[in-house]
Amino acid sequence: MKNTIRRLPDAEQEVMQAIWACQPPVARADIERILFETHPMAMTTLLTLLTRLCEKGFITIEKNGRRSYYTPSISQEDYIAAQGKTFIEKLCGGSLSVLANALCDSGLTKDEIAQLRNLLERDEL
Amino acid sequence: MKNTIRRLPDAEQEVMQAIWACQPPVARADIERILFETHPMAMTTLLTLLTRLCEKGFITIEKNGRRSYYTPSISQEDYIAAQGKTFIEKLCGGSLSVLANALCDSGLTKDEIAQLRNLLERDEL
DNA sequence: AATTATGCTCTACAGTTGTAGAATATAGTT
DNA sequence: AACTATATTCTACAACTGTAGAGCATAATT
Repeated sequence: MKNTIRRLPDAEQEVMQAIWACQPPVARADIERILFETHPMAMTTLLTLLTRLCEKGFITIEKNGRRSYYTPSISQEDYIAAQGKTFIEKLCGGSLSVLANALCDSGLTKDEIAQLRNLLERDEL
Repeated sequence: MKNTIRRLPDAEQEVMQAIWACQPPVARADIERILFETHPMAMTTLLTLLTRLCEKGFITIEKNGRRSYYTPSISQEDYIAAQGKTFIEKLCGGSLSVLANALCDSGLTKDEIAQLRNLLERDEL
C-alpha cells in the first residue's frame, strides 16, 4: 500500500476506473465499452492515455501479436486511499471536523451519513 | 452553496487556502507570508496566480492606489464540500463503503476514525 | 521636479493534458 | 503473394499550469 501516488488528470483517471472495473489483463475493447458510458473518446485518444498511464507506472502493457493487454500496477483501493489522504491533508488541513462538515455538505442525506458512520464503525475493528 | 465548483490546479488551490486563512480583504503581503511556509514562489508568480483565480471567479480584486486587495468569492466550506462530492462520485463511484474503506486506509488512526464518527453524529442532527 | 522604490501587468516559456489524424505494422482474406 | 482490415504508435496541436523576468505605473524620497 504505497502512500505517495500522484493524482491523475481526469481523463487518465477515468481510464483507470474502467480498467479497475475489469478482470486483468484487460483488452482495449473492454475499456472502450465501459468508457463509452461515462467518457466517450476516439480510439486513438484512449490509446494515447493508456501509453501515458504506462509511462506513469499505473499500468503495464503486454502485447500478444498486434493486440495489447493492460494490467493495473496500482490497486484502486490504494489509489483512492492515497487521494483521500491528500484530500484530508491538503484541503481539510488535517482537520477531521472540516472533513465531517464537508461530508455533510456534500449532498449526502442523513441516512447516508448514518450509513457511513456504521461502515466506519465496522472498519474500526 | 453552489455545487458545481471546478477543481483548481494545485498552485492556485494553495493560494486560495492562504486567502481563506485571512480576514478579507486580504493584502498580497499576507498571502505571501502564509505561502512562504507551504509553497514559496516568486512574487510575480503569486500575482499571476491571483489574476487567474480572479478570471476563474474565485476571488475579486479591488485596487487602492497601486495596491490590490483580494476577497474570496467562493467560501472554503463550499469548495471543500464540492470537492468531497466529486471525490465520492468520481473516485468512489458513489459507494459509501468504498469511501469508508478509503478513509480507514488513508492513514487515520482508530482514534481518529472514532472521532470522525462522533463528528458525523453531531452534524447529523 | 527628478529619482528611486515598489506593486502590478505583460510577456514568455517549458511541461502537462485532452484530443485525434497520419503513419506503421501485423493478422486475416482472396 | 497481394490486398484489406485492424490494432497500435507517432506526430500534432491547442488549452492549461507552474514559473518568473521585463516593463510599466504610481507612490515615496531627495
